[in-house]
Amino acid sequence: MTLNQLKVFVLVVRLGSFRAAANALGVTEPAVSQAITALRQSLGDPLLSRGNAGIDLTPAGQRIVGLASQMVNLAVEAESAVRQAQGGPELLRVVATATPGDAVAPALLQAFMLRSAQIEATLGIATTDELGALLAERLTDIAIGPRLAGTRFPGVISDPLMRYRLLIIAGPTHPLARSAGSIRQRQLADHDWLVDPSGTDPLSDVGLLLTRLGVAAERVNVFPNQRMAWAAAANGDGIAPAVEHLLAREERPVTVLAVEGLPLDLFWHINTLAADRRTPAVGRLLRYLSSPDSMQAMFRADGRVAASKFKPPVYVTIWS
Amino acid sequence: MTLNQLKVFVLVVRLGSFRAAANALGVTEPAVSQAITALRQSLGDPLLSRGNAGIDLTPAGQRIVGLASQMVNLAVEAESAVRQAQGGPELLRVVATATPGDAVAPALLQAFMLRSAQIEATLGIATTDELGALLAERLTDIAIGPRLAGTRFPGVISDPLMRYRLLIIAGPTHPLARSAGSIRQRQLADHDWLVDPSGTDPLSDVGLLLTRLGVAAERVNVFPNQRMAWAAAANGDGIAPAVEHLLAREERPVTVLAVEGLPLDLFWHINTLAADRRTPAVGRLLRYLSSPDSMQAMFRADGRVAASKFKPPVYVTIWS
DNA sequence: CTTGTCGATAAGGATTCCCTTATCAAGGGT
DNA sequence: ACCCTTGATAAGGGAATCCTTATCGACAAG
Repeated sequence: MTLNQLKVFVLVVRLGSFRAAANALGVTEPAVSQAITALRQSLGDPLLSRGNAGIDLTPAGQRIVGLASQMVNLAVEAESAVRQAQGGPELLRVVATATPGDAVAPALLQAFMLRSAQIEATLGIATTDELGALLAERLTDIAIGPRLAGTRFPGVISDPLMRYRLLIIAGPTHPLARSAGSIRQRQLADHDWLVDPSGTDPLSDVGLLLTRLGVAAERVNVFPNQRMAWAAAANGDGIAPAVEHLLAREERPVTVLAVEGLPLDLFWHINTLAADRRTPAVGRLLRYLSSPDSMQAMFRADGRVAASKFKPPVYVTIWS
Repeated sequence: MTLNQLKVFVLVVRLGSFRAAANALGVTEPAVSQAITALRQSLGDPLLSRGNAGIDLTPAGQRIVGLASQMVNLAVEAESAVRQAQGGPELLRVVATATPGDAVAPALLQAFMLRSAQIEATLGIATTDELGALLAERLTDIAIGPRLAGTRFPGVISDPLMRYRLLIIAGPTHPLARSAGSIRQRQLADHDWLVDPSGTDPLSDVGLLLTRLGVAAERVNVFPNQRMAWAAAANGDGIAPAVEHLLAREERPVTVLAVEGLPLDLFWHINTLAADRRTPAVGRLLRYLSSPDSMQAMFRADGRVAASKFKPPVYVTIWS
């Protein structure tokens, strides 16, 4: 029974599949499978089996998962306790979904680090699916994305981070850009889409939109970030979802499509553990968020923060 | 940071020295030293240093020790939870100091296992020093020996197990056996002593007696158990401490010395964790102890229980 | 029936863990 | 000054851990 094995086990249970856990941990699936096998062997119980709705826990597995979670949590706590006792910089691990992680989180963290001395931040990108589990297992301190509170993660608290408007753009030469009048939503499924990685995250706002419109996977082209998707859109390669206030900084000419029901008014939330389970740095960031300074930083964001600001950057998920 | 390393660390802190921890774990001192070194390296902090009164904890070490203890405890709890969920036999780990561990614990456990189905017991021998730490770290469920409650182990509860009388015997041919009248205690220091391993445990009743009488270490001969020490005494090799009610079963003729202030009225205690941290089996054993059945078993004890009843026997300490 | 997906498993390799014996350096005690 | 205890360290070996790539069987959806 290793702490690592326990961490893997808990993550498998929380995410409901071996592959999801492997992704979240940045390893291959057999690595997870073997860790579970080793844990099974050392405890003498199958712990979990493949059921219809994801994963079924054996009675022993059910009892273990809470204990295992506590142990993993304590391990993280121990490490941060040592760091703090040494007067070292506090560690703030932030994970975000693709769009806010690319657009606003870097600027926000950079501004926060300027105001708060002795903070070392890391930023990772994960799918919506993973946010809750990462938070619950203290693999991250803060998860930026959709609202998680009220879902199956009880200990999580969600606060609105910022409001944003999601709309759809195309290059000036694109047929839809030149059509007069309002565009029906169902027309959009027949075009090529140019999206950032959240297009492959079915629970993200963009992913939900694509699903609702019935866009086929073949029509979705994934770019490393929204700016590159927009560049392709400006080139006339297709249509792209865009965050309104980020669009203002775009230099290349694009047209906002007048689609019925758009733009969408949406929120990014900042998800943390309950106050008594937070690190001090998290509390400070939350307080900082209520300052006008932080709002400016986020709106000014152009995603051009040097990657070296966040070392080591923990890219939780390898987008596939 | 390994669970094993954490266990070693906590034991070092609780016992106050590397060697003591090594003994309690049944390994050599470098093994402990290396485990600590590895933990130090992985946490980036010395954690503890050698101070005047045993061991000094660094600030980081102070914060870690509680967390580490919790993790070790949870690990044990997890294992027993699995065992219980599987309907397997409950595990009852008992540690005792040498004299009760040899004389009454085997008979008591044997009788208890007869009454309670589905209990698997292991019996180990440790020094008085180690009992509290072993209990606090859940390396054992029950510690039989002196009263521990009220010492530096707060979570420990002590109940009197049985009263016994400690006296001193010699062979019929021994000079002291043939002297008429009362013997002064200070005379005893000048004779050879034949003791069971608790003679090397300075905090055991026998050890305390030897210290109080000022017996030199060279005069103390250690035997594997009291019966063998008595046999040597019957042979005229020296004098030996003895538990009165066990003496009744001795076949070879020995003489009880009429020493002033003896026999000593003493107690063996049964030490456990508080009720909410006990395993169910411990509670059942404690209830069993209030039955007349258990008292009979202990008084009838002659130490002749087949060792195979307690497999694997965990001999915590290697007597040196 | 084919196609994915999911988990288990094999094989191989790098690393870490854990234990041993033997030897050192530093302090404390008498 | 000497001895003795204590913890650190070296050297060596066996086992476990953890990761990879490749393959296999089971099973549900098309």
